[in-house]
Amino acid sequence: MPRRAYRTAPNSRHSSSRICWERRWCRPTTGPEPRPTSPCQHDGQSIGTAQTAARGHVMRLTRYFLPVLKENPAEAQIVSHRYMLRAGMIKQQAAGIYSWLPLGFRVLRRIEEIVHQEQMRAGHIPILMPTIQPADLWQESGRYNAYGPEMLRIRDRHDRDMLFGPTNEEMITDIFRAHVESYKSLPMTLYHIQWKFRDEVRPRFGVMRGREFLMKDGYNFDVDKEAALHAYNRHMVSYLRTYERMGLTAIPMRADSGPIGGDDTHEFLVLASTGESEVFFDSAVTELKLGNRAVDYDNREEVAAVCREFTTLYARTDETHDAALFDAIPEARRKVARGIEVGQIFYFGTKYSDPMGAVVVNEKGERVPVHMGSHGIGVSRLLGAIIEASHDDKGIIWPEGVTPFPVGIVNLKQGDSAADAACEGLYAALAEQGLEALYDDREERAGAKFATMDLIGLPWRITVGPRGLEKGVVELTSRRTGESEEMSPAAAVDRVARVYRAHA
RNA sequence: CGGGGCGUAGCGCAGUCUGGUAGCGCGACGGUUUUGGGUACCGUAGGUCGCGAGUUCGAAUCCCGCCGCCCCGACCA
Repeated sequence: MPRRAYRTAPNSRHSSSRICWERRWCRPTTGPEPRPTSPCQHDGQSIGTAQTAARGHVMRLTRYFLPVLKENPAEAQIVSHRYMLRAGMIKQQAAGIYSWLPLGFRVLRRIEEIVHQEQMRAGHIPILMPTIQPADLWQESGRYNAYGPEMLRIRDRHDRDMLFGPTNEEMITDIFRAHVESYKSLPMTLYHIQWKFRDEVRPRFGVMRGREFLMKDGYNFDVDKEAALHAYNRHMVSYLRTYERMGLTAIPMRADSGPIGGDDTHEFLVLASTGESEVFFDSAVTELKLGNRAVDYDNREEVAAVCREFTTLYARTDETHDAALFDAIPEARRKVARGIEVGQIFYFGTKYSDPMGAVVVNEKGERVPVHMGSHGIGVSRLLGAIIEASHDDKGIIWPEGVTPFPVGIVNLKQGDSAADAACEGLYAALAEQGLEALYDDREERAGAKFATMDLIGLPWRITVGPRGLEKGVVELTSRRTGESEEMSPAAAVDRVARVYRAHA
């Protein structure tokens, strides 16, 4: 597959004043082109969504594949798992292994896209390593025997030992040592978003703890510890921005190093009652926001200052909890809760570069092992975490940043020529704004359509019916607040477009 | 890996104890009706009862073996 320029960098043409809701399809993907019959037109000035509509690719529910369930599947215990099954986002194929159906796939791709954008904004370089790895590399690092039955070991037809990768430190180190010789090539951070496999004894909670999972993992290579710690800080800031764009408050917490080992590590936790970790924190930490502030990722002091801002207040998991420090927090701000881990960053120095011979020549002409760290974001797990953090008793409430469709159109009287025409008009007008709506054109009663929209959680709904059209109005409803407002179709389009401009 | 539970139609379940030609609700499909928060009625389709081997005239049901899935704990992104 030829390498195309990556088109979704934050400052590319896609970030013009118009919103290209389909730009998620515009980049090289990790698999086959999702829609090979309609090649992406979005690689330049021509924002393609309106053309998509003109080509007849209207997202009509009657032509889509959205197998929603009215009842809760028995196997799902937690709310995110239940809603992902009920909203037709995933289908379980084996314990901890899922197929991604269209709605779930769209969100997965959207989350992936945000991760890519923020990584590249920080200057990190995307690559793609394989899912299957030779065992040799792991024997070299000494982890082949150290890793337990969690690692899925495979033997190929030539009786060679292979494995389905649970992580990629060895492989990235191998790539690095093959091609990089000098400190002049540094700093360098390579990352990829790829499927991993860990043969958990007991997978559960749907995609929150599957065996197969999609993860972004990145690895920095630096000439000394100071430079590597800047890479660590840079990752922390990029992660803060990544999670905020997904509508999450993810708190960096000092953590144990765990099996990857190393000196410094923080986990990012999303607060949710179903979280696997107990967390202790100063409630003021949840008020911190990175927002849209400009951070120069090459400026060590500026990046470090942001990290200090976000890590000075007390916030720790039970592994590193210090009761004395915790008790020093004013009582009103002392919080104990549960959290879902959605990412982790490590600095581990020369742990892999030393045994595997990843060395560069420094300014003094000495051969020194590079200082490394690794940095992960649980991409598939994030869907579960976002739903845990954003739902009500009717269904999911997607944050605008990750929603599968920006807006839904509900036609209350299918077959009524005025209502049908108004819906088509709204769809086209939204497409003009780069917004791909989901149009519920089923022959269903209002209640059924509303219930489906509430379940799948699109943040905005435009309701069109003969009664309103007589007065020249449609209804715009916020999923989050439940508030509805009547306005002209043009005003509704304008309002929704303005909301999404902030998330472009 | 210890402990517990469950596999019967797409989903949720009854039937198993006490063996006798497989049921209910939802969903799907076709109609009638209805139409601003899962409308009502009529009809239709859909199941090797997880798999294998036994006992029996006869097994979803009893016996043996296996597989899968879920929950609690330990473990983990």
